[in-house]
Amino acid sequence: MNSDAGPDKQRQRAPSQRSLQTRARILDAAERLFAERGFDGTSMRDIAVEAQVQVGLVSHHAGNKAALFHVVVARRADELSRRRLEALAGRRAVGDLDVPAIMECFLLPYLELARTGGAQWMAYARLVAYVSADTRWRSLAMVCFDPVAQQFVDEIAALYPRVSKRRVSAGFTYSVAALLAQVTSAWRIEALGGEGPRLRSPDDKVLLTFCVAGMEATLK
Amino acid sequence: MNSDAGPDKQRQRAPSQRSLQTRARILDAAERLFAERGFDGTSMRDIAVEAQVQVGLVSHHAGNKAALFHVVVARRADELSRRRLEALAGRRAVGDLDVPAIMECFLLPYLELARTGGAQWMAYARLVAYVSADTRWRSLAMVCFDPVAQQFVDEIAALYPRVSKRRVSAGFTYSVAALLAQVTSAWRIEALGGEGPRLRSPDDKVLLTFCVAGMEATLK
DNA sequence: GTCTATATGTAGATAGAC
DNA sequence: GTCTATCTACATATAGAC
Repeated sequence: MNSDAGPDKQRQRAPSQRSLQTRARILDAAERLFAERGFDGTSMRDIAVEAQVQVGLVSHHAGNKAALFHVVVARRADELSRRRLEALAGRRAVGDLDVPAIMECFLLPYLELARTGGAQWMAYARLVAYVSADTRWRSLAMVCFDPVAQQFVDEIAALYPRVSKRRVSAGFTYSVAALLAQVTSAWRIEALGGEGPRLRSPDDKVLLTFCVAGMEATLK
Repeated sequence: MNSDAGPDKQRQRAPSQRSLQTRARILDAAERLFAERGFDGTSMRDIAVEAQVQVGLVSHHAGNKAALFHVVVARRADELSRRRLEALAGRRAVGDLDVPAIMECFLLPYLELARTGGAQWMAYARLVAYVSADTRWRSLAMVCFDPVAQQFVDEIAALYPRVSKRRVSAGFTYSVAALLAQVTSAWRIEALGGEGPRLRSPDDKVLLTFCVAGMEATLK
């Protein structure tokens, strides 16, 4: 009967460790499936099965499907934004904020997470690609990605005050697309590249070279 | 009243003008909706409503949903491939096949169609983005897009025999991603670009500059 | 919090009348 | 070829027992 022994429990509180684990399992499962099959290709039942919980629990913990998608996308976007802005602040402190440095601060954090952060960070590129391609998620993209992107665009634009900011914005958007392609279309790079898998410098460096050169040419 | 006057009609033949129109309307409607909402976000019923035909007719003319998607994607891919290869052949005939020229032959045909070919050609970029992001359509992408892409990669690789083909393939894949972003993320370029919509040179030229410079840097 | 059961709607595909 | 009607399966969401 809800004995009040122990620390005072407020009503509605005490998420309980099990509850938190369930919620985490649901979020992780949803993330995997959304990244793999997109929003419409994933059912709440799929998520429940993947998370090994009952169907009703998904609704209970997440509210509804759209809210779940939102949480899944935002969770990693926040972490990624934090790292990017930290990198930028670090470089600014040292004082060398040229275009290559700024592009590195944006591109490298994700590339590193995709390489060493586990399968979910790699799959996240696909999730972002879904969000970017679908007009219905535009507002979600604007909330999750654009504020940080704007800071980077502004940073570069400040270095080139005589260049139209729209050119900077274009070059930056192309770079983001290339970054996503690096992960989501790795199979295609390999397929078109033929022959040997050996590549002197790691692929990440190739991407950086491409984006920096493209951006610098765009600024001329 | 379908009088049989005219050329001999074989059994099973004679698609009849009305039938052809119906089929075309279904394909067009499917194309619009697939591009807008993706494969899973579009139902056969949605397509029937958009095409202003009965639900059963969609199945009748298209077979099933996946086959319909396949046809929709391949239809424009073929047309686009034709134009790209024509452009390449034209340049080869003149004899100036450097990297900028090759990239132009790949990028410009679609940019021109997106600008002047009607709303459906613009929407096609979104459709291709869907296909590229979704692993389930990988084989479709390989059939529709990769053969021509391979020719372009080979063309560039032939100019730089000492450069790993995988670098060429990477630069090319980034360029394709940037091309798609030019169309599907135009809103973002504008949002991040702020201020005035005036841009001295058309956006298409910016994209070309970006991709050519990126590719050339990748080849060094 | 968790689970069972179910309400309500829609999915893709097809059978058969015209 | 076209259209109506329907089959079967699965969707999201919720109500109520434990």
